[in-house]
Amino acid sequence: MNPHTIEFYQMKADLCKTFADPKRLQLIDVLRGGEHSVGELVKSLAVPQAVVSRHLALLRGRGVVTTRRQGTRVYYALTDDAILTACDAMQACLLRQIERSRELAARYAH
Amino acid sequence: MNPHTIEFYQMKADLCKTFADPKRLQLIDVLRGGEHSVGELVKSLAVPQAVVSRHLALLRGRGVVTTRRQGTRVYYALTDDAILTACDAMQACLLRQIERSRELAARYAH
DNA sequence: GTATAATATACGTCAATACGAATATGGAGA
DNA sequence: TCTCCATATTCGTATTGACGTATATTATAC
Repeated sequence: MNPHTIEFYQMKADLCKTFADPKRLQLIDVLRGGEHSVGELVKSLAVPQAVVSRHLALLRGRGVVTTRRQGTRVYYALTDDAILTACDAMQACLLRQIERSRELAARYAH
Repeated sequence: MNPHTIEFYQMKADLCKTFADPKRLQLIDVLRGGEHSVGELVKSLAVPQAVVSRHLALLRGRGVVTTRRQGTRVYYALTDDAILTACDAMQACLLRQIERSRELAARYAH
């Protein structure tokens, strides 16, 4: 798979879109600690159950999480640690940006 | 800055949105090799100049690229190597997904 | 100042997506 | 089978974001 084709850039963009929502990022962060049922995730995020289910469905559709059914509950888990690595890299990038804007603000404060 | 606040997740999501477009990812990849003028980027991507300018404006607004003017030309460069690290991590994540779906397909082929 | 080259922006339109509210599915137990 | 709990989906709506086309800005050269 050549990473310089339009298709590949499109796939990469789609993966970024998957992470481009605060609630989904929060879900991923909770799942960092291991698998959780939908009910637990609803409690963690404090948003309506339908909202959580929809985001989970999207994450599953993109292959970011997998599910395991146990009775009436469905447990979600991250598919791969590479997801966390990517999220962490994104966060490092953000922290650098914040740092830069801090420096900039300090420079103009004088 | 506490990374578990809604604001922080929102900022992170906004950064992901910045990368969530194939043309912007392509621009970032071209800029990996050093600064380029808008005209050069237009040639590299083979899309209308207005499209490139708009994407560059967005990238600049999010602090992903910086500009340097020389005559009538404007040269764009990546602000930070952390951006490349993040993109690479995202790509690694994608490659793993592709690998997994390959395995899955192979399993069902028998 | 005027013309020209390089870049940026405005406007209208279309597709994608997130939400709230309501409803549907699916499994477990009486 | 009926009911209940957990989860998923549908529907209508509002927002966002990307594009094409056209036009505006900016700097240089004459």
